[in-house]
Amino acid sequence: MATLQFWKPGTTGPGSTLDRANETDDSVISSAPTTSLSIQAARERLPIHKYRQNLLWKNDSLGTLILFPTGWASEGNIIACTQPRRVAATSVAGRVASEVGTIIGDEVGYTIRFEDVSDKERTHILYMTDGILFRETLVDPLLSRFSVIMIDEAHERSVYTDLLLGILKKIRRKRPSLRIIVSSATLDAMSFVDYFSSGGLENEVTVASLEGRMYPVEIAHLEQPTPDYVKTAADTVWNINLQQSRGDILVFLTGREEIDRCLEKLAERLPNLPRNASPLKLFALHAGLSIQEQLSVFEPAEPGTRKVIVSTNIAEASVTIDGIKYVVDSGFVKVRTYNPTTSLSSLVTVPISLASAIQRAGRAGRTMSGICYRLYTSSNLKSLSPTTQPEITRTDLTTVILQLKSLGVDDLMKFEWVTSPPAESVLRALEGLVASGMVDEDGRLTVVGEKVAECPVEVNLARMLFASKDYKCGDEILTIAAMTTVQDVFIIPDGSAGALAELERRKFTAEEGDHLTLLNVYNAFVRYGRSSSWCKSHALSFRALSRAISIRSQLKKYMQRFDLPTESCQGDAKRLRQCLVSGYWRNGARWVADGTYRSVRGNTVLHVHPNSVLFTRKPRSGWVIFHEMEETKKTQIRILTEIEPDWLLDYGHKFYPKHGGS
DNA sequence: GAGCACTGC
Repeated sequence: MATLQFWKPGTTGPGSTLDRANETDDSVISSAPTTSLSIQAARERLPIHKYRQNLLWKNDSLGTLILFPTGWASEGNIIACTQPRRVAATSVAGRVASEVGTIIGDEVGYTIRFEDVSDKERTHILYMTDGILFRETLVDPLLSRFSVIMIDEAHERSVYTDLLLGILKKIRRKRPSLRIIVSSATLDAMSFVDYFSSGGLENEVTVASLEGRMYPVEIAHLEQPTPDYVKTAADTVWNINLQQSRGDILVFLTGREEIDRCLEKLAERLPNLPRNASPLKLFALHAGLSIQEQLSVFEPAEPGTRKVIVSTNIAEASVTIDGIKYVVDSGFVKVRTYNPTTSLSSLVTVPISLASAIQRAGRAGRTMSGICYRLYTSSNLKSLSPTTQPEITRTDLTTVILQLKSLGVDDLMKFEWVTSPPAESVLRALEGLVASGMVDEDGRLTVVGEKVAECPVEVNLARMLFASKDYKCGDEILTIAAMTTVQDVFIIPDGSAGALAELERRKFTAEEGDHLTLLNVYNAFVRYGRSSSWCKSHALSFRALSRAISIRSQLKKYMQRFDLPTESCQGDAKRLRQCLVSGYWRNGARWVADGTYRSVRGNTVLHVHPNSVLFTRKPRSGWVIFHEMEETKKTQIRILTEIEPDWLLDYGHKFYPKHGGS
């Protein structure tokens, strides 16, 4: 077994202890506090914090900032507090309700998609996801029912956080009475200060940067970089178990494959564990697992044993596990990036940001003091970028721009982005919106564009919902739209269980392709009583299918609002496929003899994703449309349906001749 | 012939 050379925790080697003051700008960020921050402390550390007598800041025991309003909400106005994730919105609302001494949904409530636990008359503090608040701006552009808006976890820089900040800056000019509070946990608090200052809003917007309660965490870096961090992670876990006192271990790797490999290495060694060492209980943690599998991670380890949780980034912010004393950080993460030139998105493994490194280390100090082993050197640490690139700079902007236009932001170059997306992404999205009839040649929203902007699915799918009126297949298109929106409907485990799952999947196969196969799965799920055991026996994800049910019913309400019929096509698959083409006509592809496809736009070589029912089969017509295209080792297309090529012409003439077919 | 970080409306 390799001997790993770490700088010993607690010694004074370079980067040997978690010294936040060295890693961050301590004029903005507090050093790791072990007691609750007082108002005074917050004021001292925040350059433009504006303190109001009638507002009390409190840092609760779980480290989340809680606002206790005593004046601002008294005129019947509401304080909104946004969170990037649904679980955070609901759980923080619950804690605040109990601190205030009311039941949830009364004075304190929350609103997330599919769930509104608030009272129109009585709720004064409303927790919501940032996506929900952004959507509300489409209906009420000045957000007039709110007197205070607090954007929490702003450092995560989700697309909706960035959009909200931009909109709030605009609203603030028209509604000077609106109080805005931006709460950010890490290094870039200063960038929010700069952002609002540049519009003359300094001293009017509060930027708060508060750390949660944390125990000290010692940091150890590798002395030499490792060529194989998966193996090094396994070695490190092994050494911790032999050398360090009791306490569970959390390992950060980038994806399922690495996690399985690391766990295999550890499992192989378990028989050689010395008799006096603690037995290890091994767990994987990633989003692809079932709910039960994820929950098993939270069960306390049996006395005398040690839990090892090998996880993706899900454990960095979304999931919190108590009892972790040791963190092993690979220093890498997978991020989605988008290339506007090729319209392709891809997942790439990149070094984490400094903010992530600090966040991961902090996972060792939530319930006791701990140690973080970084599988990179302290000089590697210095080369990390301070924060993760905001999502808005690396995503397809089609929906974003449609929604901004609906808000009256016609000149996208004049919109005050916190961070501007690449101009090419903006142009590519605009081009797509013009081609699909959402935006006219002058850049203004069309009538259908107005309606589609309100629809909570991507533009292609919304177009299909509208077209379903002509093809008389609203019922089926609703289901297909919901099913393509949820991911991971089919559970394909590793090894022999995977082959069995494959067989189960074939039972739902439709000749015409994946869209109709998904329709079959949904209908069977409903027919068999939406049962989770039925899902399990057919290798389907109960979570994904339940979500599809919710999305479908939300979309159905939307269709009814716009007088779109939801009649069934009565098994007429041809009509249904023609309707699909109305949404996907830009995603056409032609089969070629080696089993790959060529895109109609650009003639790119496309490979069918192995999950497709057309993976092994040539479509009879030789032509397909596909739901999405992604760059992996190759360019892959997912969710295919066979079509007749002349169906493309009904739409293509609007686009191809004019733009030279590129 | 082979794969999937994480959210959100």
